[in-house]
Amino acid sequence: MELAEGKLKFIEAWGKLGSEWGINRTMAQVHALLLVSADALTTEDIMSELNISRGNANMNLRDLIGWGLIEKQHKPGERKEYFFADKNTWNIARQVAKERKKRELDPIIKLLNELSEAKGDDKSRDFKTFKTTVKDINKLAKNVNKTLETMLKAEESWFWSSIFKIFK
Amino acid sequence: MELAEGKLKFIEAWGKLGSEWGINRTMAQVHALLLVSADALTTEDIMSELNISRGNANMNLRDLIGWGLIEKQHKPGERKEYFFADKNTWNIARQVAKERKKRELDPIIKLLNELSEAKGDDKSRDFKTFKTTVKDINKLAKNVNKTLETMLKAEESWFWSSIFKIFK
DNA sequence: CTAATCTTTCAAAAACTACTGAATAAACAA
DNA sequence: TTGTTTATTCAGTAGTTTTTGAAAGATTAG
Repeated sequence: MELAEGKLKFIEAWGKLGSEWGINRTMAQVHALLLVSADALTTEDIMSELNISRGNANMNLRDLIGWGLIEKQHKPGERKEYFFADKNTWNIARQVAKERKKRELDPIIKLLNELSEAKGDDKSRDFKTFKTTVKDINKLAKNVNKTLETMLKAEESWFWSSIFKIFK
Repeated sequence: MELAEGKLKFIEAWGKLGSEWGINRTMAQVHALLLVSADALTTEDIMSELNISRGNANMNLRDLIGWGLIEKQHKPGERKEYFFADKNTWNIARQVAKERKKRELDPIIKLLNELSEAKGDDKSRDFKTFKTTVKDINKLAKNVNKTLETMLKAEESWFWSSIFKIFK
Protein backbone atom coordinates (compact mmCIF):
# COMPACT_ATOMS: atom_id res chain seq x y z
CA MET A 1 0.00 0.00 0.00
CA GLU A 2 1.20 3.49 -0.88
CA LEU A 3 1.09 6.53 1.39
CA ALA A 4 -1.63 8.30 -0.61
CA GLU A 5 -3.88 5.25 -0.53
CA GLY A 6 -3.17 4.70 3.16
CA LYS A 7 -4.12 8.27 3.99
CA LEU A 8 -7.42 7.91 2.15
CA LYS A 9 -8.22 4.67 3.94
CA PHE A 10 -7.34 6.16 7.28
CA ILE A 11 -9.53 9.21 6.67
CA GLU A 12 -12.42 7.05 5.57
CA ALA A 13 -12.11 4.72 8.57
CA TRP A 14 -11.78 7.56 11.07
CA GLY A 15 -14.90 9.19 9.58
CA LYS A 16 -16.86 5.96 9.81
CA LEU A 17 -15.75 5.34 13.38
CA GLY A 18 -16.74 8.88 14.32
CA SER A 19 -20.20 8.55 12.83
CA GLU A 20 -20.74 5.29 14.70
CA TRP A 21 -20.00 7.15 17.93
CA GLY A 22 -22.26 10.11 17.31
CA ILE A 23 -19.60 12.38 15.86
CA ASN A 24 -20.16 14.13 12.54
CA ARG A 25 -18.44 12.10 9.83
CA THR A 26 -16.89 15.14 8.15
CA MET A 27 -15.55 16.49 11.42
CA ALA A 28 -13.83 13.16 12.05
CA GLN A 29 -12.43 13.19 8.51
CA VAL A 30 -11.01 16.69 8.90
CA HIS A 31 -9.41 15.53 12.14
CA ALA A 32 -7.99 12.44 10.41
CA LEU A 33 -6.54 14.54 7.60
CA LEU A 34 -4.78 16.81 10.07
CA LEU A 35 -3.55 13.81 12.06
CA VAL A 36 -1.64 12.47 9.08
CA SER A 37 -0.37 15.84 7.84
CA ALA A 38 3.06 16.84 9.05
CA ASP A 39 2.42 20.53 8.32
CA ALA A 40 -0.47 22.75 9.27
CA LEU A 41 -3.13 23.10 6.54
CA THR A 42 -5.29 25.97 5.36
CA THR A 43 -9.06 25.88 4.95
CA GLU A 44 -8.48 25.69 1.18
CA ASP A 45 -6.22 22.65 1.56
CA ILE A 46 -8.88 20.89 3.58
CA MET A 47 -11.66 21.87 1.17
CA SER A 48 -9.81 20.42 -1.80
CA GLU A 49 -8.49 17.27 -0.06
CA LEU A 50 -11.91 16.29 1.23
CA ASN A 51 -14.08 17.85 -1.50
CA ILE A 52 -16.17 19.88 0.88
CA SER A 53 -17.47 23.43 0.78
CA ARG A 54 -15.97 26.40 2.54
CA GLY A 55 -18.84 26.66 4.99
CA ASN A 56 -18.63 23.01 5.90
CA ALA A 57 -14.86 23.17 6.39
CA ASN A 58 -15.08 26.27 8.53
CA MET A 59 -17.83 24.88 10.72
CA ASN A 60 -16.08 21.60 11.39
CA LEU A 61 -12.73 23.25 12.02
CA ARG A 62 -14.33 25.42 14.66
CA ASP A 63 -16.03 22.42 16.24
CA LEU A 64 -12.71 20.57 16.36
CA ILE A 65 -11.17 23.55 18.11
CA GLY A 66 -14.10 23.43 20.54
CA TRP A 67 -13.29 19.79 21.27
CA GLY A 68 -9.69 20.77 21.92
CA LEU A 69 -8.43 18.46 19.18
CA ILE A 70 -6.89 20.99 16.79
CA GLU A 71 -5.41 24.49 16.97
CA LYS A 72 -5.03 27.51 14.76
CA GLN A 73 -1.60 28.62 13.69
CA HIS A 74 -0.58 31.93 12.17
CA LYS A 75 2.39 32.10 9.85
CA PRO A 76 4.36 35.38 9.98
CA GLY A 77 3.53 37.62 7.06
CA GLU A 78 0.52 35.53 6.03
CA ARG A 79 -3.03 36.46 6.62
CA LYS A 80 -4.68 33.10 6.32
CA GLU A 81 -5.09 30.66 9.14
CA TYR A 82 -3.40 27.29 9.33
CA PHE A 83 -4.69 24.38 11.36
CA PHE A 84 -2.87 21.49 12.95
CA ALA A 85 -3.86 18.57 15.16
CA ASP A 86 -2.33 17.46 18.41
CA LYS A 87 -0.75 14.16 17.34
CA ASN A 88 -0.42 12.72 20.84
CA THR A 89 -2.89 9.87 20.93
CA TRP A 90 -3.22 9.88 24.71
CA ASN A 91 -4.07 13.58 24.65
CA ILE A 92 -6.72 12.90 22.00
CA ALA A 93 -8.27 10.13 24.07
CA ARG A 94 -8.26 12.28 27.18
CA GLN A 95 -9.70 15.27 25.37
CA VAL A 96 -12.57 13.23 23.95
CA ALA A 97 -13.20 11.57 27.32
CA LYS A 98 -13.18 14.95 29.05
CA GLU A 99 -15.69 16.51 26.64
CA ARG A 100 -18.07 13.58 26.61
CA LYS A 101 -17.93 13.26 30.36
CA LYS A 102 -18.90 16.91 30.68
CA ARG A 103 -21.60 16.80 28.02
CA GLU A 104 -23.13 13.42 28.81
CA LEU A 105 -21.99 11.61 31.91
CA ASP A 106 -22.26 14.54 34.33
CA PRO A 107 -25.86 15.38 33.29
CA ILE A 108 -26.99 11.77 33.50
CA ILE A 109 -25.51 11.34 36.96
CA LYS A 110 -27.37 14.46 38.04
CA LEU A 111 -30.64 13.05 36.69
CA LEU A 112 -30.09 9.62 38.24
CA ASN A 113 -29.61 11.26 41.62
CA GLU A 114 -32.92 13.06 41.19
CA LEU A 115 -34.67 9.92 40.03
CA SER A 116 -33.50 7.97 43.05
CA GLU A 117 -35.56 10.39 45.18
CA ALA A 118 -38.78 9.47 43.38
CA LYS A 119 -41.72 8.59 45.62
CA GLY A 120 -44.15 5.76 45.14
CA ASP A 121 -45.85 2.73 46.57
CA ASP A 122 -43.19 0.60 48.27
CA LYS A 123 -45.25 -2.51 47.62
CA SER A 124 -45.57 -1.96 43.86
CA ARG A 125 -43.37 -4.31 41.85
CA ASP A 126 -42.89 -1.63 39.21
CA PHE A 127 -41.76 0.86 41.83
CA LYS A 128 -39.24 -1.57 43.26
CA THR A 129 -37.90 -2.35 39.78
CA PHE A 130 -37.58 1.33 39.00
CA LYS A 131 -35.70 2.03 42.21
CA THR A 132 -33.33 -0.88 41.77
CA THR A 133 -32.59 -0.11 38.13
CA VAL A 134 -31.91 3.56 38.83
CA LYS A 135 -29.74 2.71 41.81
CA ASP A 136 -27.67 0.17 39.88
CA ILE A 137 -27.13 2.38 36.86
CA ASN A 138 -26.18 5.19 39.19
CA LYS A 139 -23.56 3.00 40.81
CA LEU A 140 -22.09 2.02 37.47
CA ALA A 141 -22.09 5.62 36.26
CA LYS A 142 -20.23 6.75 39.36
CA ASN A 143 -17.62 4.05 38.92
CA VAL A 144 -17.08 5.06 35.30
CA ASN A 145 -16.89 8.66 36.44
CA LYS A 146 -14.17 7.95 38.99
CA THR A 147 -12.16 5.94 36.50
CA LEU A 148 -12.41 8.74 33.93
CA GLU A 149 -11.29 11.30 36.48
CA THR A 150 -8.23 9.22 37.18
CA MET A 151 -7.55 8.84 33.48
CA LEU A 152 -7.86 12.57 32.87
CA LYS A 153 -5.12 13.25 35.36
CA ALA A 154 -2.90 10.32 34.47
CA GLU A 155 0.08 9.80 32.24
CA GLU A 156 -0.49 7.23 29.57
CA SER A 157 2.22 4.80 30.62
CA TRP A 158 1.18 4.94 34.26
CA PHE A 159 -2.48 4.40 33.40
CA TRP A 160 -1.96 1.32 31.26
CA SER A 161 0.66 -0.25 33.45
CA SER A 162 -1.72 0.14 36.37
CA ILE A 163 -4.52 -1.47 34.43
CA PHE A 164 -2.40 -4.40 33.34
CA LYS A 165 -0.87 -4.89 36.73
CA ILE A 166 -4.29 -6.00 37.99
CA PHE A 167 -5.17 -7.97 34.89
CA LYS A 168 -1.95 -9.99 34.70
CA MET B 1 -41.30 13.25 41.85
CA GLU B 2 -43.79 10.50 41.20
CA LEU B 3 -43.06 7.10 39.68
CA ALA B 4 -44.86 7.84 36.40
CA GLU B 5 -42.94 11.07 35.91
CA GLY B 6 -39.68 9.40 36.87
CA LYS B 7 -40.22 6.65 34.31
CA LEU B 8 -40.84 9.19 31.58
CA LYS B 9 -37.72 11.13 32.46
CA PHE B 10 -35.66 7.99 32.58
CA ILE B 11 -36.93 6.85 29.17
CA GLU B 12 -36.25 10.25 27.68
CA ALA B 13 -32.73 10.44 29.12
CA TRP B 14 -31.83 6.90 28.07
CA GLY B 15 -33.03 7.67 24.55
CA LYS B 16 -30.99 10.85 24.39
CA LEU B 17 -27.89 9.12 25.71
CA GLY B 18 -28.29 6.36 23.16
CA SER B 19 -28.61 8.76 20.26
CA GLU B 20 -25.49 10.61 21.40
CA TRP B 21 -23.62 7.31 21.20
CA GLY B 22 -24.86 6.28 17.78
CA ILE B 23 -27.75 4.11 18.98
CA ASN B 24 -31.23 4.61 17.58
CA ARG B 25 -33.19 6.79 20.02
CA THR B 26 -36.31 4.62 19.89
CA MET B 27 -34.34 1.44 20.45
CA ALA B 28 -32.84 2.97 23.59
CA GLN B 29 -36.28 4.11 24.73
CA VAL B 30 -37.76 0.65 24.29
CA HIS B 31 -34.86 -0.71 26.30
CA ALA B 32 -35.41 1.91 29.00
CA LEU B 33 -39.11 1.08 29.21
CA LEU B 34 -38.35 -2.61 29.68
CA LEU B 35 -35.66 -1.79 32.24
CA VAL B 36 -38.18 -0.09 34.51
CA SER B 37 -40.99 -2.59 33.98
CA ALA B 38 -41.21 -5.38 36.50
CA ASP B 39 -43.24 -7.57 34.14
CA ALA B 40 -42.64 -8.53 30.54
CA LEU B 41 -44.51 -6.37 28.02
CA THR B 42 -46.22 -7.10 24.70
CA THR B 43 -45.59 -5.24 21.46
CA GLU B 44 -48.93 -3.51 22.01
CA ASP B 45 -47.87 -2.30 25.46
CA ILE B 46 -44.71 -0.82 24.02
CA MET B 47 -46.53 0.77 21.09
CA SER B 48 -48.96 2.55 23.36
CA GLU B 49 -46.46 3.55 26.07
CA LEU B 50 -44.07 5.11 23.57
CA ASN B 51 -46.57 6.13 20.88
CA ILE B 52 -44.82 4.30 18.09
CA SER B 53 -46.07 2.18 15.21
CA ARG B 54 -46.19 -1.58 15.12
CA GLY B 55 -43.43 -1.79 12.52
CA ASN B 56 -41.15 0.45 14.49
CA ALA B 57 -41.73 -1.46 17.72
CA ASN B 58 -41.13 -4.80 16.05
CA MET B 59 -37.93 -3.67 14.36
CA ASN B 60 -36.40 -2.21 17.50
CA LEU B 61 -37.39 -5.18 19.62
CA ARG B 62 -35.59 -7.46 17.22
CA ASP B 63 -32.54 -5.23 17.21
CA LEU B 64 -32.47 -5.27 21.02
CA ILE B 65 -32.60 -9.06 20.95
CA GLY B 66 -29.70 -8.92 18.49
CA TRP B 67 -27.73 -6.82 20.97
CA GLY B 68 -28.48 -9.41 23.65
CA LEU B 69 -30.21 -6.81 25.82
CA ILE B 70 -33.74 -8.21 25.91
CA GLU B 71 -35.42 -11.58 25.51
CA LYS B 72 -38.72 -12.98 24.34
CA GLN B 73 -40.98 -14.72 26.79
CA HIS B 74 -43.95 -16.92 26.08
CA LYS B 75 -46.80 -17.16 28.55
CA PRO B 76 -48.57 -20.52 28.68
CA GLY B 77 -51.86 -20.49 26.84
CA GLU B 78 -51.11 -17.13 25.16
CA ARG B 79 -50.09 -16.70 21.61
CA LYS B 80 -48.52 -13.29 21.78
CA GLU B 81 -44.93 -12.64 22.64
CA TYR B 82 -43.76 -10.85 25.76
CA PHE B 83 -40.44 -9.03 26.10
CA PHE B 84 -38.31 -8.37 29.11
CA ALA B 85 -34.91 -6.81 29.70
CA ASP B 86 -31.97 -8.20 31.61
CA LYS B 87 -31.89 -5.80 34.59
CA ASN B 88 -28.32 -6.56 35.60
CA THR B 89 -26.41 -3.39 34.84
CA TRP B 90 -23.06 -5.11 34.59
CA ASN B 91 -24.45 -7.55 32.04
CA ILE B 92 -25.82 -4.62 30.02
CA ALA B 93 -22.46 -2.85 30.04
CA ARG B 94 -20.65 -6.02 29.05
CA GLN B 95 -23.13 -6.85 26.33
CA VAL B 96 -22.81 -3.38 24.77
CA ALA B 97 -19.02 -3.47 25.07
CA LYS B 98 -18.93 -6.90 23.46
CA GLU B 99 -21.07 -5.89 20.50
CA ARG B 100 -19.26 -2.64 19.83
CA LYS B 101 -15.88 -4.27 20.17
CA LYS B 102 -16.91 -6.82 17.56
CA ARG B 103 -18.49 -4.30 15.20
CA GLU B 104 -16.01 -1.46 15.52
CA LEU B 105 -12.82 -2.07 17.45
CA ASP B 106 -11.88 -5.38 15.80
CA PRO B 107 -12.23 -4.01 12.24
CA ILE B 108 -10.26 -0.86 13.02
CA ILE B 109 -7.41 -2.84 14.57
CA LYS B 110 -7.32 -4.96 11.44
CA LEU B 111 -7.10 -1.84 9.27
CA LEU B 112 -4.45 -0.21 11.43
CA ASN B 113 -2.29 -3.30 11.09
CA GLU B 114 -2.58 -3.08 7.32
CA LEU B 115 -1.85 0.64 7.32
CA SER B 116 1.30 0.18 9.34
CA GLU B 117 2.66 -1.84 6.41
CA ALA B 118 2.28 1.10 4.01
CA LYS B 119 5.34 1.91 1.92
CA GLY B 120 6.70 5.35 1.18
CA ASP B 121 9.63 7.69 1.19
CA ASP B 122 11.34 7.38 4.57
CA LYS B 123 12.59 10.95 4.31
CA SER B 124 9.16 12.49 3.69
CA ARG B 125 7.80 14.33 6.72
CA ASP B 126 4.27 13.36 5.78
CA PHE B 127 5.25 9.70 5.59
CA LYS B 128 6.87 9.82 9.01
CA THR B 129 3.83 11.53 10.51
CA PHE B 130 1.54 8.95 8.96
CA LYS B 131 3.60 6.07 10.31
CA THR B 132 3.82 7.52 13.80
CA THR B 133 0.14 8.38 14.01
CA VAL B 134 -0.94 4.95 12.81
CA LYS B 135 1.47 3.21 15.16
CA ASP B 136 0.33 5.23 18.19
CA ILE B 137 -3.37 4.78 17.53
CA ASN B 138 -2.73 1.10 17.01
CA LYS B 139 -1.05 0.87 20.39
CA LEU B 140 -3.94 2.63 22.12
CA ALA B 141 -6.49 0.47 20.33
CA LYS B 142 -4.72 -2.68 21.44
CA ASN B 143 -4.62 -1.54 25.05
CA VAL B 144 -8.33 -0.77 24.96
CA ASN B 145 -8.89 -4.14 23.37
CA LYS B 146 -7.03 -6.00 26.10
CA THR B 147 -8.87 -4.10 28.81
CA LEU B 148 -12.23 -4.89 27.22
CA GLU B 149 -11.36 -8.55 26.95
CA THR B 150 -10.61 -8.64 30.64
CA MET B 151 -13.82 -6.79 31.40
CA LEU B 152 -15.88 -9.18 29.31
CA LYS B 153 -14.65 -12.11 31.33
CA ALA B 154 -14.73 -10.40 34.71
CA GLU B 155 -17.25 -10.28 37.50
CA GLU B 156 -18.42 -6.79 38.32
CA SER B 157 -17.22 -6.73 41.90
CA TRP B 158 -13.79 -8.07 40.99
CA PHE B 159 -13.41 -5.62 38.14
CA TRP B 160 -14.19 -2.47 40.10
CA SER B 161 -12.42 -3.48 43.26
CA SER B 162 -9.32 -4.15 41.16
CA ILE B 163 -9.60 -0.79 39.45
CA PHE B 164 -10.00 1.10 42.68
CA LYS B 165 -7.24 -0.77 44.41
CA ILE B 166 -4.91 0.94 41.98
CA PHE B 167 -6.72 4.24 41.43
CA LYS B 168 -7.57 4.95 45.05
C1' DC C 1 -59.15 -26.87 5.26
C1' DT C 2 -60.53 -21.62 7.02
C1' DA C 3 -60.55 -18.08 10.39
C1' DA C 4 -58.37 -15.61 13.86
C1' DT C 5 -54.44 -13.69 15.90
C1' DC C 6 -50.04 -12.11 15.93
C1' DT C 7 -45.41 -11.04 13.55
C1' DT C 8 -42.56 -9.40 9.94
C1' DT C 9 -41.48 -6.85 5.88
C1' DC C 10 -40.77 -2.90 3.12
C1' DA C 11 -41.97 1.09 0.00
C1' DA C 12 -43.24 5.56 0.76
C1' DA C 13 -43.36 9.50 3.80
C1' DA C 14 -41.72 12.16 7.47
C1' DA C 15 -38.23 13.82 10.31
C1' DC C 16 -33.77 14.91 11.04
C1' DT C 17 -28.94 16.16 10.04
C1' DA C 18 -25.37 17.89 7.25
C1' DC C 19 -23.84 20.69 3.36
C1' DT C 20 -23.62 24.36 0.04
C1' DG C 21 -22.72 28.76 -1.65
C1' DA C 22 -23.62 33.40 -1.68
C1' DA C 23 -23.95 37.29 1.38
C1' DT C 24 -21.87 39.53 5.18
C1' DA C 25 -18.31 40.54 8.33
C1' DA C 26 -13.69 41.10 9.76
C1' DA C 27 -8.84 42.00 9.14
C1' DC C 28 -5.31 44.17 7.05
C1' DA C 29 -2.60 46.97 3.43
C1' DA C 30 -1.95 50.91 0.92
C1' DT D 1 -10.29 56.09 3.33
C1' DT D 2 -10.90 52.00 -0.29
C1' DG D 3 -9.72 47.59 -2.07
C1' DT D 4 -8.28 42.98 -1.17
C1' DT D 5 -8.18 38.85 1.19
C1' DT D 6 -9.83 35.60 4.37
C1' DA D 7 -13.39 34.05 7.80
C1' DT D 8 -18.11 33.44 9.29
C1' DT D 9 -22.98 32.98 8.92
C1' DC D 10 -27.22 31.02 7.58
C1' DA D 11 -31.33 30.12 4.56
C1' DG D 12 -32.23 26.86 1.38
C1' DT D 13 -31.09 22.31 -0.41
C1' DA D 14 -29.50 17.74 -0.36
C1' DG D 15 -28.78 13.57 1.80
C1' DT D 16 -29.57 10.28 5.43
C1' DT D 17 -32.08 7.92 8.90
C1' DT D 18 -36.23 6.72 11.06
C1' DT D 19 -41.04 5.82 11.07
C1' DT D 20 -45.38 4.52 9.37
C1' DG D 21 -48.97 1.51 7.93
C1' DA D 22 -50.71 -1.70 5.00
C1' DA D 23 -49.74 -6.09 2.95
C1' DA D 24 -47.77 -10.50 3.35
C1' DG D 25 -46.32 -14.21 6.21
C1' DA D 26 -46.63 -17.29 10.32
C1' DT D 27 -48.81 -19.83 13.69
C1' DT D 28 -52.42 -21.89 16.07
C1' DA D 29 -57.37 -23.38 16.82
C1' DG D 30 -61.28 -25.43 15.39
